[in-house]
Amino acid sequence: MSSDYDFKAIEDRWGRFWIDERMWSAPDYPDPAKKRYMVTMFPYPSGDLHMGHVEILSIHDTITRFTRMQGYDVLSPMGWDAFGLPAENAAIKRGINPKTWTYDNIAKHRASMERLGCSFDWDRVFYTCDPRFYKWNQWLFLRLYERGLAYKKAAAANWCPNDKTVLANEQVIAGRCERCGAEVIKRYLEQWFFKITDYADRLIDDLELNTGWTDRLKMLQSNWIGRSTGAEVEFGIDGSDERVTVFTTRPDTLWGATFFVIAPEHPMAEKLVAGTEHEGRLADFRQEVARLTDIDRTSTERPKKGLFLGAHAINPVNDERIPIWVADYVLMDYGTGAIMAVPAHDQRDLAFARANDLPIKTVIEPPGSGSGEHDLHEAYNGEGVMVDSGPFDGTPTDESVTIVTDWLEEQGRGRHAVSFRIRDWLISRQRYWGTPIPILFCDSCGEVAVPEDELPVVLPEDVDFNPTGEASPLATAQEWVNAPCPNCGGRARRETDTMDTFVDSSWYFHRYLDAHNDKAPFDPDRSNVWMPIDQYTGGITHAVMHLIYARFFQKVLMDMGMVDDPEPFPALLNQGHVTMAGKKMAKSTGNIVEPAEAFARYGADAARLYMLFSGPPEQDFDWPAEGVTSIGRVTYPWLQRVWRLCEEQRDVVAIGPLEESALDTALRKQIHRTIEVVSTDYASFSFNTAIARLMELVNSAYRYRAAGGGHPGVTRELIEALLKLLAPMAPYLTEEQWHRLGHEGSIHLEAWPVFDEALTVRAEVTMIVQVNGRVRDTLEVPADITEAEMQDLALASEKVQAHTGGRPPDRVIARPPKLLSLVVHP
RNA sequence: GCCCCCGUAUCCCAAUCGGUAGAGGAAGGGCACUUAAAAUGCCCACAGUGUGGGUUCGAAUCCCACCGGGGGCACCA
Repeated sequence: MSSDYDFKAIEDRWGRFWIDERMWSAPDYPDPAKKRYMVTMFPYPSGDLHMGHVEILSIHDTITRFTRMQGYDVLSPMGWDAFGLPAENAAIKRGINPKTWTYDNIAKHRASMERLGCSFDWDRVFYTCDPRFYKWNQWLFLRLYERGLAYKKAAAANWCPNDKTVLANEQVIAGRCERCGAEVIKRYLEQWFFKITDYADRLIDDLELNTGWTDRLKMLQSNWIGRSTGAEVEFGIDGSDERVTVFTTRPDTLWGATFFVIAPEHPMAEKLVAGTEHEGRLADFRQEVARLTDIDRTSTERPKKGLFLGAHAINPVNDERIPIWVADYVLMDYGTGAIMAVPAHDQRDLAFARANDLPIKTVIEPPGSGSGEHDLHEAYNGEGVMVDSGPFDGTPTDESVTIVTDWLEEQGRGRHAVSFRIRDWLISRQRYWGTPIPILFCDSCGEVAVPEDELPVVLPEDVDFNPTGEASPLATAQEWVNAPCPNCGGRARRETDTMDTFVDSSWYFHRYLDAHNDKAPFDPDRSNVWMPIDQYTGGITHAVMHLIYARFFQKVLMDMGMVDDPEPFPALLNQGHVTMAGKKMAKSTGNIVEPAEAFARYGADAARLYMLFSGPPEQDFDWPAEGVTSIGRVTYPWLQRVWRLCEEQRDVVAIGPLEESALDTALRKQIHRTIEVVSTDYASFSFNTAIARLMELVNSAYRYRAAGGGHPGVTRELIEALLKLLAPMAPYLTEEQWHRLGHEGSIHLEAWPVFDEALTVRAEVTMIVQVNGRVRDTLEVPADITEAEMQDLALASEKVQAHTGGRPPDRVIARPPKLLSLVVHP
């Protein structure tokens, strides 16, 4: 008896079964040779899932199930990145407790994930807002603090006036808040930092260990870290014992320095003008610069502004006196905050020199040009030889940097140096819903770490979520804030900032491996057996945020002896976004489609398949204007077609083998070719083409039947292969049909099908004959044809002769067995 | 301003090494079944690969320029 495709009943039955049987539970200590740790970036629970999540989860779960069927010990965990601003905003706007709001959303997320058929090991689930998790954020913070990698300093920080918190550099996109898009302003505040700059070299050098990353992503990170090598050079101040150090990548242009520029915020600026007529002007200038947003300050149209400070620096290479200026184009937080200006060989210095009538002196001669003065239209920053540079005249650029720097070192005037674009990671947030920073400020002892046995510092409940000014909401929890000093027992106040939520995501993948540990964040033995992550999936949005921070943490953990691997995720698939009308689908913009309707109308398998069929995973996918209906036009009807095929053929399948006809053999060949191709499609994440191949196979199966085919053995082989090949993408339908075939166990624990090579090789192929580059004939030939046979066949062809005019070819290019190209000069 | 990716049929997308431009799907047309329709099954058509050059026996694929779309970086000394 055949029945209809009742996806709802099937999903209920098998969804329950998989969970009851704990089918996806992974061992704590897998066989190291067979382990596969598959992780997808854990989500922030801002409501229900949307189709963007559905795509990510479908891709991840499909890879996971495919890997499992290949016989590996697979671990695919899930948790929630549950701290963050939206929970707090809900509290402010609607008076809902952030914890209630968050846990409600997690419940929705989890229900949708289970309905989608995700094969997660739920035994390991955690929420980062749970004190049992964030206790270990605090513990790790203290370890970093002990190692000098966590420190507090006053600095000009990026302040989002809308979210009322500071942001890390990585969270500022083109001068705007990465979350809300508000224009970021600078505020001078005391903030906590992690010293990621100490790891800058290793973060660049170890990129090459990530063999499963795209070059594009590696380049994004490498650019963000921005290593440049050069020299630090010390300049004296005329009439003073003070020195100012500059960083330059071109110490070979030192002789061309005609002025000296320091950042307006540079402490030396104040010293130089103290008590002079320039003092007031500097103060005015600083205010003017401070008023600028980063967007204004970095605008290329805006002319560079500066101010002469009335003082002079002494160039250490020739003792020349050059004027000291402050200018807005020199940044306090890059290099040393001071530069030597070489207008002949730096475009910015040239523009500034022109605007302020400062001298220009050429010291690098481009190859092939005569000596003498040049009409400078633009600065020359290419290679050449040094001129007007004292003892170094004639030195070519490829060696000059090293030679000059070595010489500076001998003279004690400079040294080799490396400078990075990346800044230390600012982790303080003036928000409530995050991990409290475990530090106290004691009236007599100063900054004191919370002792380990007092962790966790639990978030207080009684707070004003919407405080005025720039203080954290935690400052309003008076009872919580005041605590005794662990050192002296005197009065102390707690740190009221919380941690950036990227701290949580920097190490969460270790926690899955030991999720219930209450003595440590994780046991190194447990972590090391599963780590590193064999396949990580997630959006490219995190290229310079999560993916850099987590690599930094991994290296710190390695230095602490807690992990063995220098890189946490050497293989990474960056899937594209689901967009609507070109804009990324995201809760924050209200631009979302939830999966509930798709599940209700077409079922989870159809929804999964639809997302996988939409194109290559790396590519963005624009959600169709007609909405979920398109699932009902594409993958849902096809699943019904698969279902009918299985139902209608089940009786045939039960009978024993008969003799195989040519029709049967042809189908068997296609089955095995499909196994071959679909397997490689899965391995290269080409799910859209894998589905197309399976559609082809199903089309052939229907034609086979229409042509009178019905061999029981072949039919069974067809259906079992089809179900197995489809199982990772459509887990429910395949499980149901697998059992309907009479199997006891789950199809998802079956071995991946193997193709028979004897059936995939082709005996005959189509040979193309080209004459002067144009196809003139096609012939069916044996696959093992020789070049000579090809040529004989081709020359015997009337169609070919019509184009060669019977003349012997001047040239023959043979690519057996498929192509023969003849060249005949007219 | 600099760098990277992408432009294939009406649409979404395929096309190992450069080797017959088309696998799959949508929409479209037709046939069968039906009193009719839906559903189902079968069949059909459609582009010469954004534009212009170049290399090659042969280019969607490699090179150059331009156009269009997307992304990254943007005073980094």
